[in-house]
Amino acid sequence: MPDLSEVPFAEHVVELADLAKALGHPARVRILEVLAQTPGCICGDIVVQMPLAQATVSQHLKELKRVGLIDGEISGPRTCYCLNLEKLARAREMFTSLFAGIGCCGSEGELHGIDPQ
Amino acid sequence: MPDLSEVPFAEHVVELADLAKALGHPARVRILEVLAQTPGCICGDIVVQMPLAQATVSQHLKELKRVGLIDGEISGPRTCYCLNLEKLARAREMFTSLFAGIGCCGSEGELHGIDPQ
DNA sequence: TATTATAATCGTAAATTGGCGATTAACGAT
DNA sequence: ATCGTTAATCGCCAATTTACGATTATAATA
Repeated sequence: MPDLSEVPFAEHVVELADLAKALGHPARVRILEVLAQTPGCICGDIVVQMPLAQATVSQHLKELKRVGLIDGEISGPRTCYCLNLEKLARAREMFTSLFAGIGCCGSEGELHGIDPQ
Repeated sequence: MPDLSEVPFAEHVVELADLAKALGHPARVRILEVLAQTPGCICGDIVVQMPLAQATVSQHLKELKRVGLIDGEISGPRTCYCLNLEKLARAREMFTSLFAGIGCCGSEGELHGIDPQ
């Protein structure tokens, strides 16, 4: 996670790249799927559905939490994870906006400029 | 790029993660923007719009080419890069499908299962 | 043919990532 | 108070990523 105030790229570019990076590993995409499918979002339930050690899954969860795509709520000895739908919606908008500004009928000018927050 | 035939994740998960990884750096997102804006898609034109050395930009171009989001056509001493709109469309579909399967009104069952190729 | 311009590649260094076992912390339940 | 369960963190290592200068290859052009 580069220092946003220092990098010479536009903020929306950095934000999108950071989200993409978080999605840039099969385990993390899979975790999102599992969380979407599993009502009880206990960490252990995720681990058993994954071909990775508990420590590794925990790392991936941490990364997803870092960008805000999931939330983790400590509940006794266990942690309940769930999708952050607001953040997911924003991520979807940013990707949609990127592809719209890039791939489609030349609406030049502002490319995927989404108003922050 | 993990060996697709060996990894214990579903193919669409691996494919999406790989695309996301390619988008997971500000320079590469920026390159896509530049290519969308610039009619003449010469490599040098990209380099001058980027706060990175030529060698570094070339590496990022290579990564984007690896996943097929851009094409590079050698033309004399220079290389003309352009967006691969088909691949971009597929990428857009995969991301859309991911978010639809995850973030939205419970259409359970197949999550972002896009028929390959 | 020699020169120039362009861009890919090489070599390298620093930082980050991904993986795991082991440990720790936090809590519920004996 | 002790035990067992859960999950975060630590420590470590290998592999990858990112960045750059230098070099090389290619092909126009003088």
